[in-house]
Amino acid sequence: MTSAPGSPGDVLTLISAGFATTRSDLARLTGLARSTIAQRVDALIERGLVEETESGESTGGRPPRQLRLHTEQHAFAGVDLGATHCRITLMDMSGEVLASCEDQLLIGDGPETVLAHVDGRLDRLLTEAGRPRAALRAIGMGVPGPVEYATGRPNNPPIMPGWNDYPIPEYFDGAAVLVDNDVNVMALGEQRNAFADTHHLLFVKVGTGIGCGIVAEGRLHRGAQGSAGDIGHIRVNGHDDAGCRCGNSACLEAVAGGAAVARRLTELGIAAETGADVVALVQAGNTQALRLVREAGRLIGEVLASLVNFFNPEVIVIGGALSRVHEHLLAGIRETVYRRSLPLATHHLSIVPSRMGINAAALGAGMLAIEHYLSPENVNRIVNA
Amino acid sequence: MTSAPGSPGDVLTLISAGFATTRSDLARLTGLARSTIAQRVDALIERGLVEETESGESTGGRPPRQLRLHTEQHAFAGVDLGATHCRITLMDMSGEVLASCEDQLLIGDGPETVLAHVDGRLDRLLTEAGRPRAALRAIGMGVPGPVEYATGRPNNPPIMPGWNDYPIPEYFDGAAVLVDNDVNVMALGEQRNAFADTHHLLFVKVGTGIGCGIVAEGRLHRGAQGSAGDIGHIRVNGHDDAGCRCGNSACLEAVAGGAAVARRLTELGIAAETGADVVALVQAGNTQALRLVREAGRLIGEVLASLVNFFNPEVIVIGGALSRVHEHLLAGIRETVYRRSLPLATHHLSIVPSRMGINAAALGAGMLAIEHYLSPENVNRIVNA
DNA sequence: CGGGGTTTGTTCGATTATCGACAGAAGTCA
DNA sequence: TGACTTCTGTCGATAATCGAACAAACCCCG
Repeated sequence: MTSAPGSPGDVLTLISAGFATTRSDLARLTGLARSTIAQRVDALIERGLVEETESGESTGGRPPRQLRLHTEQHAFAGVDLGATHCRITLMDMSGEVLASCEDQLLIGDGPETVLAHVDGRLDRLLTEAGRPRAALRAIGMGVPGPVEYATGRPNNPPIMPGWNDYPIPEYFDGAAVLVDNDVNVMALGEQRNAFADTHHLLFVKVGTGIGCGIVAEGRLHRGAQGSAGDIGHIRVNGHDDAGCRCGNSACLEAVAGGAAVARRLTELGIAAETGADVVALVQAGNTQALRLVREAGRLIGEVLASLVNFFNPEVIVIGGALSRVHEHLLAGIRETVYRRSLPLATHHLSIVPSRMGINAAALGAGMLAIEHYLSPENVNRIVNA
Repeated sequence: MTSAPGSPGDVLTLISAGFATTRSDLARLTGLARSTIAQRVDALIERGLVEETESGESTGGRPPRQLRLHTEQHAFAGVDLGATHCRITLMDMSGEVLASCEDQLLIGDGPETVLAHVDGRLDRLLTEAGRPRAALRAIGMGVPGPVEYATGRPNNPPIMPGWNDYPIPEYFDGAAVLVDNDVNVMALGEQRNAFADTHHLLFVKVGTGIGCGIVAEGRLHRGAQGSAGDIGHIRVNGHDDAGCRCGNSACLEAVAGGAAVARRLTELGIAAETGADVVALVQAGNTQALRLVREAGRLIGEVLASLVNFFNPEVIVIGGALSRVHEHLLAGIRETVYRRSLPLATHHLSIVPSRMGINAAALGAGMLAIEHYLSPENVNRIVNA
């Protein structure tokens, strides 16, 4: 909205963001004449982007006709690809979930296999939601590795054999495809759905590894090479003996990731292999597991304390497999962050468990798709077409 | 430029950014008709924002008339307030320096005294540059403490007694006043003047304390409370004995700041009090001082290694008093960062000494002022007035 | 129940902004 | 020198926007 805050795209942005629900609102917010707004809205309605609902309540005069996104015609998909799973959520333009599915799927099977599976599931979900394939406008996708966002190509992903430089968007016809790192879309999912008026947010995923998605000024920060948020290999104090798969030692995820906690439990004679095992042990009341999770929280907290000073977020959301036992993890994190960060930065800082849970990634990927489609540039293109 | 990339403000942005130097360029870049562009340019010329210079070189036909910012009519000031100094640079609209000055001045004397000094110096510099006071459009100011940028009020600054919550902008009439933390304006000064096509940059100031300015997507990142970049109190490994003025121990600036290095030299029997003393010793070839500076670089490098993984910058600029002996400081920093950060993040990372040196802050503050004045919104306001 | 006041939606001529074609200006090139 | 190219300014045609006027829908109140 640099200069002419009244193009059809800007009008739609005001509606979709909830700033305006009536033509009067739009006229007031944009400064345009009512007649102009009416024409803009008509165009948006004609293109199937906006619909009128029943009249709103009067404020003393004729009640305004409410406007909102037309949610019947279009569909958007959020795809969450993990190492061993695939979750897809089909959404309407307002972000409401129409249908979703979840499958075990090995990302290591390679792009053709995995994307064929996704494509099939998309068809099934669309049928389930009663919308034709052509209604699918955009697909957002989170993948477990670094991605060059502009092109949608994975960038030397360590756990995605066969995917390096694979042009994912080209696999799908007729829909825009946005591909990003899974932690980024999780961050977006939390921010957009649960922390809408938080503009600076960190999402920390504690699973087998540890990663972080960064929302700055309401937008994802991807960094110069798209590798921002890779906090799993930040060094932590006094653990030089812990070797990491990256070749260094004392990496955060080598001492506080799910796999690392499991290994330590095993060393104590308690069988555990994965983060899920650790969660199960904690839930069963195993005190050693509980202690180690809390200790992992402290280590993560040390790193986060640095990042709080540096980045000054309002909210840190903790997600990932280990966050299922978040009371203990959070206790350790909070303890350290509030001790080690500066008061000015921590005064208004909340550290909270994930609210979207297992759905964060698919929802965030879907938001990526919807926001791409509803961007003023794209809307203007649609309206002028 | 969301929708109508052709308002006078957008046109001026294209000119000031150097993307367009002729009417033809503007027509091509904005997609507007040449006649429309001509009218826009006329308006900008009439308002004294743009001027025509001698014809450019022909590309086979009539040579285009070159356009550029009109630099005669306006003036902008960049003010760098430190604990014990005040530097002011008067600039024209293109960022060219018209005049500058430097004085010893104690920030602790309080806002009235200090700002009166600044005001007087502004008058003198304007006279020197041959411009009336009314030509001064905007003032950018960097101060040594946290600031609420939106209001220009210092926020509990530790070394600015009497300044807390003081409304600095209200002191100056007739000019917009933008106040920010000194490290932020230094970062901006480096990025705009020396690293124009670097969109993600960190500026690290190593002086008595240690701070960091963050440029993300070409804009300053200030964080939720405006305290982003406060890396001086990040904990470093194995120095729990080093107490910091903040109350914690093992803070980066308590072990690697100029004061800390000086103290260690004193402990070794070599008299040193400030960062300047350390610099002098290094320049005199004192090997202990040299060793300690390099060691300080390693400690700073440890922190920066984390931040590189997290933020993924393209360039890290090292400035501040200690950077005068930057060979040794940088050697330590580079050594650690390239060892501890991930290859994807370090592959295209440069760690370089400050290019703007002592002028970075005043220049950056001036850029803050100029960019505020040349923002599309403000230019449209001027043109439509 | 039926005016007066208020807010919203619609229509339509007036105004304004933008476009596109044209002509002139100022250079290059053969 | 004349053909060609590129840039600039002019001007009528076209399109977008505005604003006033009116109709519609609701509230309030007598």
